[in-house]
Amino acid sequence: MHAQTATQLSTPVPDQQAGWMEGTSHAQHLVKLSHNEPLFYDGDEADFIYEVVEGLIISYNILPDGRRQVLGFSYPGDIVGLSHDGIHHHCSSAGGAAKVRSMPRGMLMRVARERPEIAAKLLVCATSQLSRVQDHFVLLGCKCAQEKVASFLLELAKRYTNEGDRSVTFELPVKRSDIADYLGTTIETVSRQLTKLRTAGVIDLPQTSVVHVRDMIALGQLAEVDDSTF
Amino acid sequence: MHAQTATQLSTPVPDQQAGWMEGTSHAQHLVKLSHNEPLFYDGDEADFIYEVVEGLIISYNILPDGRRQVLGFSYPGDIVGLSHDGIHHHCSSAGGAAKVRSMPRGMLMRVARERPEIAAKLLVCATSQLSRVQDHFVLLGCKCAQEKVASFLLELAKRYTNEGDRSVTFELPVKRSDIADYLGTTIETVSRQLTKLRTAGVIDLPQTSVVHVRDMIALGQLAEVDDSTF
DNA sequence: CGACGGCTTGATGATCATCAAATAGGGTGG
DNA sequence: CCACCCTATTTGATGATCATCAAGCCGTCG
Repeated sequence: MHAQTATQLSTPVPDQQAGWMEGTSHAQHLVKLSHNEPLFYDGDEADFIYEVVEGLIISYNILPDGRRQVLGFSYPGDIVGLSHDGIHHHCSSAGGAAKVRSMPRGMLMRVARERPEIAAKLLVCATSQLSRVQDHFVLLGCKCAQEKVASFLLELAKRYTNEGDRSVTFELPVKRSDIADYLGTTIETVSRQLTKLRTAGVIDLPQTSVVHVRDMIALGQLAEVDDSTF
Repeated sequence: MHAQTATQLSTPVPDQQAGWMEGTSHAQHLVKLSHNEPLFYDGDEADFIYEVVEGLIISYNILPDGRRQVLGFSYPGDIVGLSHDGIHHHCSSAGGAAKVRSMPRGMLMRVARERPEIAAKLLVCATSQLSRVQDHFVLLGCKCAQEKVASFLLELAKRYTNEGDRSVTFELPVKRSDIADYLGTTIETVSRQLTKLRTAGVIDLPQTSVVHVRDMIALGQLAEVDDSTF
């Protein structure tokens, strides 16, 4: 890794999990998505399972009156589209240009049946999604606006830092509205909390979509994480 | 089963999934739990996976300052304690007297390796938990107090009704504080919303822990579910 | 340059959390 | 069986947080 200047963006820590679906079959297909292009809708038949190859996938649910809850952001290496009953129970679409590797659900299930290690991988995928989901429950149900935004930044920051780093600079991968719908709040509140963090000297905002965390420790405290790594 | 009077409690619709872990091995153990007795804590090694046999298991996370988020309630037939990394990432304890069937995680994984249908069951468990979880995200992130409480009652009511039933009577399996922590609100708000629903004629509260839903349709509308079964 | 979308900032109000007190319910022991 | 106590729940009053409405700003792109 090369020397870092104050404002240089970090690159994400590589994900060892990436690419594991390769080699399971030749029936794969690389799908290119443009910004906001949907991968599937709520209620669609879950004929395919996807691995994010490039870019970002946003999963969300929408209430009849338009309120939206962003369920999560999926990065390269992540699996999207798992379903227990063959029906998708949420929408997923690209948050910018993206590529995904698709795999027929039926075929993957068949492969899983023959190769237990593939089944195990799928199970790990599902259960680790469950784990991450639990932290977000706490965020949505317990935390105040300040803690929500701090937690979100910390979550991102962790993707770019190694243990013990004091500061880091990275780009926000999504718009304010996506952040707001992810945190169960509004764009105005997100904006206000960001400026509050900037004023407090915890972060800098060189550009609207670039965050420089000056004090990871302080950010962790504001996020109210019980994580013992802090 | 005996005849039903107006105020008689319904019994839950039987769960076909129940008991599937039976017969996978002799290494099972039936654990009896008394009220509030913990099954495991956040951070414990996930040496066992459990199937609820009787009673109710409450899973939750707690922030350093005491705030609690109830992740979900597990009923007979449900699986508790799945983990992707061998560590529990939440606490689970009994909400009243309960029995669970425990099974060593390592052994279950070995069995899953030999018998793909068991692996598939586990995968279905995990992914269906993921599905339910998504609806709750919407509840926590988007819905107002009224909608939260209505959604909760509806969720319970569905366990006791068949498609098309107009009314149903059932017992609330948990205290107000558990409901509040599940819905990301407070006991006072839950109480107020319940009386509001009673005043509106949507429900009755013969006892503090017994709910009689008079109008499922109205309840569904108040819950803002996009569910097409209504 | 002008227009547009996204973001910030300000002002106001509603919802809901908090604090406080009264009531109901359930269980125990006399 | 009743009185009592402890906990859970309801109800009320108040205030803080945050959503909403509105306006101005910034960066981008045609």
